[in-house]
Amino acid sequence: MTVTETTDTRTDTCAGPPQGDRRPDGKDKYTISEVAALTGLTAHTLRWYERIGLMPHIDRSHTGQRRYTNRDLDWLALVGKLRLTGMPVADMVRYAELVRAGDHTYAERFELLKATREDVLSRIAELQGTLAVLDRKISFYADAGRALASERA
Amino acid sequence: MTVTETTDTRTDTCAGPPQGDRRPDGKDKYTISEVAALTGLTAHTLRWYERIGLMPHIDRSHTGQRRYTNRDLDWLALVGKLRLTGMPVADMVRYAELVRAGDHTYAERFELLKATREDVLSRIAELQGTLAVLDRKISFYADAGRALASERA
DNA sequence: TAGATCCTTGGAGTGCGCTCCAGGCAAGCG
DNA sequence: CGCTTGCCTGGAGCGCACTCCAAGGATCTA
Repeated sequence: MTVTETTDTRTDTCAGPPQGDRRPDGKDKYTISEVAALTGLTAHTLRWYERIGLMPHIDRSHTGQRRYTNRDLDWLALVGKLRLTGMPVADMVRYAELVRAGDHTYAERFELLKATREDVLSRIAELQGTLAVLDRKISFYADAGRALASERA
Repeated sequence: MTVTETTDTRTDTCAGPPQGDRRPDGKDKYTISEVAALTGLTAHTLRWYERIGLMPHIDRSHTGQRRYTNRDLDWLALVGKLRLTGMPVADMVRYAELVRAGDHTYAERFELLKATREDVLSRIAELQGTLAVLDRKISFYADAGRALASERA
């Protein structure tokens, strides 16, 4: 059995700013600059991702130019999400290697994802702690502003 | 009027792991290595923070060694929180400069904090989006694991 | 066919946030 | 007294994640 994993971003119920994935549909071949425009990464970075092993094999045109597929864009979308969590690139490369290695790495990928999930949860908690600190400071300054205003009155 | 801003960490209702601020109370003079132990920063980093203007003036002993006060620790606690948000050190230096400049920078500090707050909120939203992606992948792998298991059965 | 634009490569360079080093001073201890 | 430990300084070095360069080939528009 081979279960093909595709991050089908069309079913993404991703909250937040809708900067998501405006791909001309029906298309499945993109030049590097098109991918750069779609992902917000530079062409340099895309080539660099490939060099360090973060990308699967990318198709080439008959003259050797890269032709990215929708699946490559799906992968880049996942990489983008992981990047937001602060995951080091080396760890993402590790995950990419597991995917390339085949089905027998499912368990390891599963563990890696769960660990990442825990990581994200604790980052969220950290940020909420910071938010509390900021809110206290903000109300301090709001009060101070009012005190200064009444002094001027 | 001068309103003295002190981040009174004793009233911090900061959620999360209780790694917070175990200061021997009654004390108000700390060597650099004590501060390193309390904050988790290295002595190198503490001196570097000072060099780049991220710290207020730090007292010195009669032989020229740094003596940090509880207020310095409060400041470092705030810096630590801001660091967690991914705020660039340069921006924190900017905030430190505003604090040093005096009361007339209240409005600007207020704006800076509010902007930071918005930033933190959007980072939390980003992370929650990522969490959703991770959860979908994790359940994909959980299902795949079950499929593989039943195949073996 | 000319010229502009886009793509290719390996390797060098950049900015950030530390991190460490060398060389030296000061205090505590047997 | 010598030894260890802790601290001081300016400046160099490091790891990460890009970011760019030079030189050349491919493709498109007029």
